[in-house]
Amino acid sequence: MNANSILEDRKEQPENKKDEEREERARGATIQRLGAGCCGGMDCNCVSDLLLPPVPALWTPGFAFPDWAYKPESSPGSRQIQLWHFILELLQKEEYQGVIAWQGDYGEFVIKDPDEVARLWGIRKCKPHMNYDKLSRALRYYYNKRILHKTKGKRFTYKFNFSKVVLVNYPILDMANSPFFLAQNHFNGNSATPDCTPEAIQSLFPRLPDSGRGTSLFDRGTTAPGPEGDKLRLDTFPFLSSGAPCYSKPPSLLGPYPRNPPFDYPWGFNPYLPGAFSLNNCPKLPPGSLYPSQFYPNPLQSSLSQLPHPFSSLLPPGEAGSLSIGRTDIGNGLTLGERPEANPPGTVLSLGLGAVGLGAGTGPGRQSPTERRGGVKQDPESDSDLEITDLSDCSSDNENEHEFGTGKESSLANRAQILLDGKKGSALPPISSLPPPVSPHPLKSLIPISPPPPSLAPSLSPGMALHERHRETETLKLIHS
DNA sequence: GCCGGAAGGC
DNA sequence: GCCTTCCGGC
Repeated sequence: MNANSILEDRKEQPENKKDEEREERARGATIQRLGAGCCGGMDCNCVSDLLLPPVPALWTPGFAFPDWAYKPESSPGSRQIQLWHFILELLQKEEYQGVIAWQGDYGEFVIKDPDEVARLWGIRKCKPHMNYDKLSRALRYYYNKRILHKTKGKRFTYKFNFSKVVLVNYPILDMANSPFFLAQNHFNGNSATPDCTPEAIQSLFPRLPDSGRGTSLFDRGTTAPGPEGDKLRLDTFPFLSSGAPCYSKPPSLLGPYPRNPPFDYPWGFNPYLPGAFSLNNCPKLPPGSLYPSQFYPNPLQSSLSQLPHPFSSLLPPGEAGSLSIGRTDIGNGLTLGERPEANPPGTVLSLGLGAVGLGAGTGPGRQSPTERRGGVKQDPESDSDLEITDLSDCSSDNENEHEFGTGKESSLANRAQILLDGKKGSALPPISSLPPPVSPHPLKSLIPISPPPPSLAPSLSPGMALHERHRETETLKLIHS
């Protein structure tokens, strides 16, 4: 920010002061007056420095954005809050329900007061001349990134593509093996989109080593480019190669996670926490949940969904279950079925063009449940092909996967094998070093948690399995050494 | 209202 | 990279 703009901002201060007072009133006494933030400088008098704490999860009940969304490193290319963060922030705050609110389909929201949203955004970004026209331009900027798309025919209505939101904020590689993605890539008829190229996927992980420098996400050195040639490196992802096979859940838009070493659990789920699988620790979805009722857990599948998985917290129960199964298949490739060679034991996980499915859409004939109900396909140009709501079809594509018991056990065995073969396996963090429990997080209510199904074998009971797996991993490592 | 290109700031 | 600003077009 140059001197002129600072001066300009200071000229705007009286107006900003009014904004401050207005927001203060709106926000009540819960504001944390933290100085860091907007405009990146101490000279900035932008009121949003004072108004908007960097850890919004602390300040209101209801839905909050997880901490990781505010970590600077979680905002690729930016050290300031991103607009979509801000939008979500507004959406989760009750006092802005009259300004912006979830409405309609899953992930869809309507800007009820465009000018006010623009004003708030302008305050946050120290852009006093912000207006809806400019804000909407910024929103349109997200179209290409497939974070947002416009709901056509509805004024001021946009829709989040949560799968991309999650992916952008945390690289979740098990998505590559998810039956969801596998079912939608070009291997089963759909053509890969440009977003599925290794380069595109690499671009989603800007904090990771860049392509072409030997430590890329993809190891293309030994094989030709193409579905079988682009190998995703497990060793780039500590949480996949650290010996925590079940913890590769991505951050969802969900609850808290301990930030301290041994390593983070950014997926908002800490398996070590007392009651992580407790029968009594079943948060209830609040009224007006982010997610419609079809996303509520059912007893069987939600017990799978509470296992770490990119989508376990985002999906309707059926999909969460099937995807959890996919997750546990990291490294063994069994989920791939027709491509058993895709994941040879070792530190390289085959991704395959399109496997991650960023752009691997639902393809012709696939519709979200809502669309099916309504009998109306959204505009073909929209990004609806990326919507998680389309996962239901995927679930049905993998109906045989309800026999998760065998698959999971074998996947665990294979996982252990990977740890050995890859010589990468660091032990699970010792129980004694586990982070302290955290207080319940508002967004925890979004995590479909329910007791493990009675039919689960003891070894598959999540709570048991984690400890047993820990021991098993340690044992295998000892044997190997 | 909505779109996307272009230029530019940070 | 992520906007912000401006703009012409639909």
